[in-house]
Amino acid sequence: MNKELTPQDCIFHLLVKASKAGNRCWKQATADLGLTAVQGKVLNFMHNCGEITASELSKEVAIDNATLTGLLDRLEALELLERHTKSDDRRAILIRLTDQGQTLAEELYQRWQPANEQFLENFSDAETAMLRDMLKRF
Amino acid sequence: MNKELTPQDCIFHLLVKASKAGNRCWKQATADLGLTAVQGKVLNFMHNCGEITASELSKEVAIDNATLTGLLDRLEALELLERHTKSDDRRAILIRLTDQGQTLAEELYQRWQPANEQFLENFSDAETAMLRDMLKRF
DNA sequence: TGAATTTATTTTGTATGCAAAGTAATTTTC
DNA sequence: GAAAATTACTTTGCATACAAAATAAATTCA
Repeated sequence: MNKELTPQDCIFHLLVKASKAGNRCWKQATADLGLTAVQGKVLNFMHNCGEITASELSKEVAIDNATLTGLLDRLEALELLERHTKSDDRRAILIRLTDQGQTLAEELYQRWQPANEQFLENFSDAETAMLRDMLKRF
Repeated sequence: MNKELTPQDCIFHLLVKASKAGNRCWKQATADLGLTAVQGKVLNFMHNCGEITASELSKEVAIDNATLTGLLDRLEALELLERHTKSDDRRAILIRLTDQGQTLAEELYQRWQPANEQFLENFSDAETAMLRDMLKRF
């Protein structure tokens, strides 16, 4: 009765493959903006956040602090954001989008939902909702 | 009626987060074996494959050829596998596990299903089956 | 208050991930 | 049968991913 499972059914493998497919889709949807997929994701998350500390952002976008440091370096070099020391906690770094960064973030924000819809075009609304809910449970 | 979507609902983001969680789980389940999660995954896939060419393996494990080269270098340095030129196509590389590699691959193979079950412990069998099916559709 | 601990971020080192170019062998085409 | 195209793999270069150690500031506690 139970179908035999092979390593191709491994949930870890399936999740990695699906997330790679997702990256390709998102990358393609934003290819003209000159950013990597991860950079675009971070800007999209920041499109409406005013100022945010590096560790808050790290949690929000699920990117390790150590990884975020270099990522922010590159976005800062592109003049898309600025880093400032937080006045009441000099350990913390406040990140703020520049005007350029804000413009780009809004463009990215316009694109993420359509890109989701395209990526999920073979799924019904009910399936999509179920998939999102299941993924959030990990 | 439709719940408002935020970037936290972005399917690309949800897939990345879930796959990172999966990596941590698999990594932890094999932490004593001295391999990275990806190396363990490759050996698990190879546990029963005899010989396989690099490009076949690349497709099987969904790892880019360029990435696989370095990965195989490291596994070869650990004496877990050997590379041989394929006799009837000297472009192709045949990969074969060493005895050590085979032993390790079998140990990994013993662990992947239990690790899946643990990772999916909050999901019913029906949910698990649905999730696997949906992920395969990307 | 001052030492010990915790928190925020950066640095270092190694391992993917992947686009693009390079090399060598095989197949196709005319 | 030789040039052109394709295929298999490697190399290069840059961007994450993340563990572990380092730095510096804030907090806790005796």
